[in-house]
Amino acid sequence: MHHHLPSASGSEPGSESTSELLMMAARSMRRSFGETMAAYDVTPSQARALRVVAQRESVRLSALAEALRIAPRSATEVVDALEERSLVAREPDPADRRATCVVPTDAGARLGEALDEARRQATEERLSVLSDADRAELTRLLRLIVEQDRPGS
Amino acid sequence: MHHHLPSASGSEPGSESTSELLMMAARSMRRSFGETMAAYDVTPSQARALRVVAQRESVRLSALAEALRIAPRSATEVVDALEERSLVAREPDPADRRATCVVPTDAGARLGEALDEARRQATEERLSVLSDADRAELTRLLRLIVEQDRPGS
DNA sequence: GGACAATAGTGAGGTTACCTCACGATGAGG
DNA sequence: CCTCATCGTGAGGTAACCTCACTATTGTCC
Repeated sequence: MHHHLPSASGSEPGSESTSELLMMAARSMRRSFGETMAAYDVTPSQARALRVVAQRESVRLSALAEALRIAPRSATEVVDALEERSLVAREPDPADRRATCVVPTDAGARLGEALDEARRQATEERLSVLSDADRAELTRLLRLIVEQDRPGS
Repeated sequence: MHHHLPSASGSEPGSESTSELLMMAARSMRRSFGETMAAYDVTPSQARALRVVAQRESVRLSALAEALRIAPRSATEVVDALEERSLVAREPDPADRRATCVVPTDAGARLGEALDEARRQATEERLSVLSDADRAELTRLLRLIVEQDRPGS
C-alpha cells in the first residue's frame, strides 16, 4: 500500500525554520485527511469539488471552476467524475440555457458532510496538543500572516 | 506562461478555523515561491530534486528518491529532466557498478543556491509582519504540532 | 566458485489533475 | 438581425506521479 519511512536521514530535530515548520504542519494535516479521502475512495480534487457543491446546493459549472481556482474545462472533468459516481447531477439552468447547474445528489450531500466531518476531526487531532490559550494564539498569528494580502478589512 | 487568478470568492474574513488559516498561510508561501521557480523556468519537482542534489553534492539515485519520497522510477525522470538542462550529471558509482550518482554541475549548484535564497526571501516576506516575539511564539506552537509524530526526542 | 536471491536503474505503459484552443449553442446590445 | 461575449465541452497536451517487468550487477550460502 505505502512504503516505509526510512530512518530519518539525520538532521537534528529542532533545526527547522519557522516556515519549514509551517509547511510540515500543513502537510501532516493534508496527509491525515488524504487518508480519509482514500478510505471513502474519493480523489482530492473530487473531494474539493464535492465540498463546494454540497455547500452551495447548486452551482453553475463556471462558478465551481472559479471557486476551485481551475479552468472551466477542468471543472467539467471533475463534474464528469462526480456525476459518474452519482454524487452530483447536472441540471439545465432555467435562467440561461447555455449554463448547467451542478447539484448534489442525496448520496453526494451525505458524503460531502462525512468528508467535512472527517476533515474537521483530522485537523482537530493535530491541534489537540495545544492548550486553548496556545491555540488562540496560533490563530491570531496565522491570521496576521494570512491577512497581509486582503488589504481592506 | 501563467493564467488568470479569478477574483477571490467572498466569504467573510475572520471566519476561518485555525487549520484553515494554517493551510492558507502555507499555500500563500508555496505560491510565492512557485512564482520564483517559474521565473527560473524550473518546475517544482525539479526544484525539490535540485535542492537535495546541490546540498548533498553527490546522491545515489535511489537515495534521492527516498529523500523526495517518490518511487525510484520517478527519480529517474526528474534526473533526466535536470540532466537535459545540464543542471546535474550522472556519474557511475565507483563502489557499485549498478548504481549511479547524481552530482550538480556548476550551473546546477548556482541555481540551487539561488532557489534556496529565493525561498528564504519569499517565506521571510510572509513572516515579516510578525514581531520577533510573535515569531518565536509561532515557532514554538508549530513545533508542538509537528513533533507529535516523532516520539523519540 | 557456482547458484541465486536481492538490489540499482530504467523501458513501457497507466493515472490524476491540470492546461489551451477551437467549436456549437445560446444570450444581450446596437 | 447581426455581431459579440459567454457557457460548456471535444480534442489534444503536459507534469508528476505510479506499477510492473527487465537487465546488469552484487552479496551470500554452500
